[in-house]
Amino acid sequence: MRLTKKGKYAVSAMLDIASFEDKQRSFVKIQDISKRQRIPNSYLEQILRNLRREGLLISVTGPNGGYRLSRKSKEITIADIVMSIEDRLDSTECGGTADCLLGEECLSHSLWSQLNEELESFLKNKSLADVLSKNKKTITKSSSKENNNLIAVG
Amino acid sequence: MRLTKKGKYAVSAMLDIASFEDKQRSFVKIQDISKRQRIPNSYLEQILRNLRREGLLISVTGPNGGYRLSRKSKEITIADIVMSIEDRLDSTECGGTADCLLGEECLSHSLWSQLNEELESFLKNKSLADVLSKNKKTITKSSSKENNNLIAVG
DNA sequence: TAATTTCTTGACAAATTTAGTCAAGAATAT
DNA sequence: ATATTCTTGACTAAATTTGTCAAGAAATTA
Repeated sequence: MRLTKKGKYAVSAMLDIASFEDKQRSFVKIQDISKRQRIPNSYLEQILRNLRREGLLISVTGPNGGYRLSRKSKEITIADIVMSIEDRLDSTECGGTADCLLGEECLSHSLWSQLNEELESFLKNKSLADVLSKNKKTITKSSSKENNNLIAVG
Repeated sequence: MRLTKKGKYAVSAMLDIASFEDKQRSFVKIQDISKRQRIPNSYLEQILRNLRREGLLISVTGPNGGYRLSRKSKEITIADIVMSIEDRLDSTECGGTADCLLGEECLSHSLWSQLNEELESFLKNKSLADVLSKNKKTITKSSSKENNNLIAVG
């Protein structure tokens, strides 16, 4: 299981673009996103490329060009984004077929399947709009608690 | 976010050991686990070493030696295991402190925090015993559905 | 048309992580 | 003593992630 920096960058970039949704006909430039979200410019190119290919973004070249969402921010889920980017979904042995141990189902198979479902439904139920609106409310300089996350997301 | 093969191996090994819980005073050998779960022997050594250090296993050297659980299988959670093994919890930028963008909280921060919590509570609520008992019931040659998992766990 | 802006593409390279190996040693039982 | 089994640390290879770069194409404006 794996959710990398690349995936996180993708989500940040999409949120950035989504936050300009209201401004009609305005396109957001790679450079600007790169600066605001602190994502290496050329890496970001690569990432937006994927998101465009998957139909999540629309792009226009030339002056005043850039990117904007292909659908409303309410209609793009975090799962959509992550799935576009993280192609390395590492489904070796157990991957869905349940024949992990040469035909036998390994002891932990159903555990991982459930975990997958859990994650999937979580990410499918969050739209860009959801995340943005939650953000506006939570400016409470949130908990500076210890970082003892089980699985942290850089 | 990252849950690697190593972590998966660890869980499989623990489940294997747990399945011998009833047999009093019996210790499970690395070699046997390695064969049954198809985990490279020397890699497994390294993994069990960690699990022992974290107090999840008890070991005995010499003939008839091996490993057994330090607590009842009901009292060891999958989270315990994963946390012992996956030290690479990759908490770079955002890691808990919420100052991802040089002091500012990045747009996706709360999203990832929530995801962490979600995963964590899932894994904390599953004991080895839980997984084993579920396994006994579900010998229904489970769904051979497509592998379109969002985040697969090899 | 020329110049400028901005995305597009593919190939490449460095850094990091994961996965796995090995050999020498220590502990225990018979 | 000897055989068995864990213990340790250091090492290596493969894979993945994280980038970089340069040449090009499309659109706008003058």
